[in-house]
Amino acid sequence: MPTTRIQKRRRILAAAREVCSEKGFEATRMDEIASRAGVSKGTLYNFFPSKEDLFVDTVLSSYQDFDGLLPAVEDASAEPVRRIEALAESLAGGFDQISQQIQLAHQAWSVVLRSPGARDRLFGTLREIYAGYTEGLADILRAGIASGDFRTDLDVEVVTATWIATFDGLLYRAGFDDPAKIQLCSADGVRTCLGWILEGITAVSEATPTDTHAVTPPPLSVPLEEPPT
Amino acid sequence: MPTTRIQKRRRILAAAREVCSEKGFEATRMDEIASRAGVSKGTLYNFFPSKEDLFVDTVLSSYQDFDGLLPAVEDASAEPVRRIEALAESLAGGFDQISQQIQLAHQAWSVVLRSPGARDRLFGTLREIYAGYTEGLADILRAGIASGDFRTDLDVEVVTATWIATFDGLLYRAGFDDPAKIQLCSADGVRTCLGWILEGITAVSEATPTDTHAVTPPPLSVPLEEPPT
Amino acid sequence: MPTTRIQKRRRILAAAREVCSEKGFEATRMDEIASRAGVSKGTLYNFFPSKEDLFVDTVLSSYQDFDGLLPAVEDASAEPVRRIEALAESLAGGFDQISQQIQLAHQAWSVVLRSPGARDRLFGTLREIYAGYTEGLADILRAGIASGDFRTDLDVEVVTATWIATFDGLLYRAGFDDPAKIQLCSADGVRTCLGWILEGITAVSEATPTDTHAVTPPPLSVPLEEPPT
Amino acid sequence: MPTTRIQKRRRILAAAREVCSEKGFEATRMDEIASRAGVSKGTLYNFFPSKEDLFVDTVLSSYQDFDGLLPAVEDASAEPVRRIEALAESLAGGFDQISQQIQLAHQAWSVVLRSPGARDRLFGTLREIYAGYTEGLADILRAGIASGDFRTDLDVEVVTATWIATFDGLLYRAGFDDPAKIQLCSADGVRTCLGWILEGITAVSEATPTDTHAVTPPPLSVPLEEPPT
DNA sequence: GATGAATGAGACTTCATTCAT
DNA sequence: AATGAATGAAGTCTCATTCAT
Repeated sequence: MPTTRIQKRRRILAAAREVCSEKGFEATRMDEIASRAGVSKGTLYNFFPSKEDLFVDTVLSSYQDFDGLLPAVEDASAEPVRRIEALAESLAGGFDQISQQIQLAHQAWSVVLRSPGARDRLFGTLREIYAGYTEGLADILRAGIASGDFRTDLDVEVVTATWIATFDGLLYRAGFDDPAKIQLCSADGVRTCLGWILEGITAVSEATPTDTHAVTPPPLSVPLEEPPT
Repeated sequence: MPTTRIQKRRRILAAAREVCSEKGFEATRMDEIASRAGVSKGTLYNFFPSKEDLFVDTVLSSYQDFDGLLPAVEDASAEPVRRIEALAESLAGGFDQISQQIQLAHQAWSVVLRSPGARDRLFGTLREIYAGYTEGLADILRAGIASGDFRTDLDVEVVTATWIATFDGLLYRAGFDDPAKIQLCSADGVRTCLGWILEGITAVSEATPTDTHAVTPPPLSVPLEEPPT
Repeated sequence: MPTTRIQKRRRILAAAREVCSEKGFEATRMDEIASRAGVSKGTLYNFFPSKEDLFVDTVLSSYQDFDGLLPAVEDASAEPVRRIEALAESLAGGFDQISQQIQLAHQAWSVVLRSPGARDRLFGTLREIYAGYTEGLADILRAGIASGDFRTDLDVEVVTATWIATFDGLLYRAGFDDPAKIQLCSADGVRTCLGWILEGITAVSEATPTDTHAVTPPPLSVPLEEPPT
Repeated sequence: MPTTRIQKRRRILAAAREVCSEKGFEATRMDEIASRAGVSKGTLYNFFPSKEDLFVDTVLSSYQDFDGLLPAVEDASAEPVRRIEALAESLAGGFDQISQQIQLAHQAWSVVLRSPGARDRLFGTLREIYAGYTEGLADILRAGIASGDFRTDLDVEVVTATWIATFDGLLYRAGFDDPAKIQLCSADGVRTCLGWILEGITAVSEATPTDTHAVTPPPLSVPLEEPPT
């Protein structure tokens, strides 16, 4: 019964994710994964050749949870501004969940240092994921530039890298900083920071601002019209 | 001879940093740290109560290397634009070095999950470091806003958080992505991305640009066409 | 096969008893117990959580060897004098064997000082054993008093405590003293000393002495005139 | 200053006795003995060649505390009954103190198993002590027999061994049994049990018993005249 | 395929002892 | 003679992995 086997595999990965998130990879015992998955230790080794392999698959499986995170991005018919806003909202909405699972990713770094095989498999997948993410975001940007919604002078690559880096950086910081004090290390922080970047991306509305500038000397309003870019 | 003792401590920490960076915390053996530091294993335990404590101190000591990284920030008499450019350059210049040592930090996450004491000590110090960094950057921003060099509508907190997150995010990604393909995961990438953010911070030059905007439809895009990248 | 497991446990305890008796608890290495028991070191820890726990069980198991030592005591139908003589003979007969194993017990004292858990388990069992022993002896004494074989003025508790203490004291002394010089530190010594106590217990033969006593007024003092000897 | 040296040695032994009684020999660290004695670890080794030697001396020194315990025994001019009563009272009065220090002695057994030198030194001294004790008690007994205070049919050796064994046995049992339940494991227990033995030693009051014996042929007295020994 | 008892290499840590100062 | 930092041998215990059932 193939279903059983696949389900069993899933149960094992879920158990591994749970325990590793709680205790850390090194402190996690194969025994505990086995018992929490409801299988024997021997069965673990029927599915994964070693603890490290199991861990890499565990980390990778946790990334798959975010596959559905970027659906808005893919609706190419929607307005670019809506699409990118939807993306930002998805990221913000998933922040807390991702934040938890990023712990797993951190631990992968140790594992990777001692297993080149694990390194290649993990990093390869991460690169694919980031490439897809980058490409999706770039698509939106290009669409927006083409439609005139976004500034025409944007370097798509730079904006994309900055956007992704900002999200990752907030995630990273949320790992140790106190959201009560550093309030931007949070889902709302993601909304705010990505929102600010978004302002820098968006084209200034045609007429009006220009007029304003023409009319009023007050440089004060100028900065507002020139978004953060 | 107190010097000897301090120097010995330093040698141990340096050895630990070396080995842990190479092999990872878990794969590192106390024996190897001892022999590479030129002391006996017992001496290790005269200085650090446990492997974990030694590791936390190792990570923290690696952060101290970057204390000198922000000197430009502190020269309050310099022009805000120069100060923030100097900061960006410092970060970019230190990127490769920091990138290596961030491996240590990643490994700390595993350790932290199983030792509340280590967690408090490490996280506490990280928070202080980030607080200082944040405050230094915010000072520059406030000075620039006051001097009219930066836009007056900036939310200092947001800009600071975004700036820091961008740097951290690039650092994080450089851990696994290939700079040959994703060229922004590099010191130059830091320059480019932070530079782009900087553009969004900087006030539009007084009259002229505004005029340009007022008159010619396209020129407007000119400054914009020279994107931060 | 449950038998196997129990047998393995027995083999381990036997090996532990052997080695600990030879070298002492502290000088005994888990490796040696394991190899002498024909199992791996890991298996040792599958059966006993720690070296100390193994030791406590080893000591306790050695006490079980003496369970069969007091059968005569339990044949309540036998004559009290025979029963108590049988008991004395059992103790004397077991002296040399017990004497060896008392070494184990001595060592328990060190262990007990640093492990309250071990203390409770070991002392608890010892108390039970002594309580059973005490009760068995007291039963005989009471039966003998009732039957007129023993003196009626005996304080059962005192006689019991003295009897047991005498045996333990001889055992203790045999640990360091030389039976060649102090000949009573031996199985025969047990026979002699317990025999002497027995004389003090036994009622003087029927008539005659009573008569003697009859001459002197206070019959009350009679028992006192016939000392424990 | 020789005084200083002797005092220092005493301080070390006192510290060792303290710590070993609390934690047990194995759990006792040379560091702690040194610091509690107010000397450096190196100094310890100026006085005692090894931890084991220090321990043996510690145990032996604790026995010296009881040298003054048997003064009454030595006043050969006093009445035998008074002398033996004084001895019993001394032992009872010292019970609690001896009881504590017996812990030290128990631990010596482990040490002795791995160090023949320690064994010889410790056991040799113990034998001397017991020999002196035995001789002192035997003296009293002989004096009492000679004076008619004690029964003439006593086997001095048996009585002495029983007396000593009883005391040691109670001491041993007090190590693990609960005086609240087994009330004879106590100073009073010593009084009671030795008191009972004393009754068996004491000659029946002058005239009457003697008369009795005189009157009644031999048989009756035979068993009595043939003491348990 | 599943199980889980057995394995044993190997790690951290301790601590008696030394010896330069 | 005193000190106490340094030493390093050695021990307990862990746990990933195996394999007979």
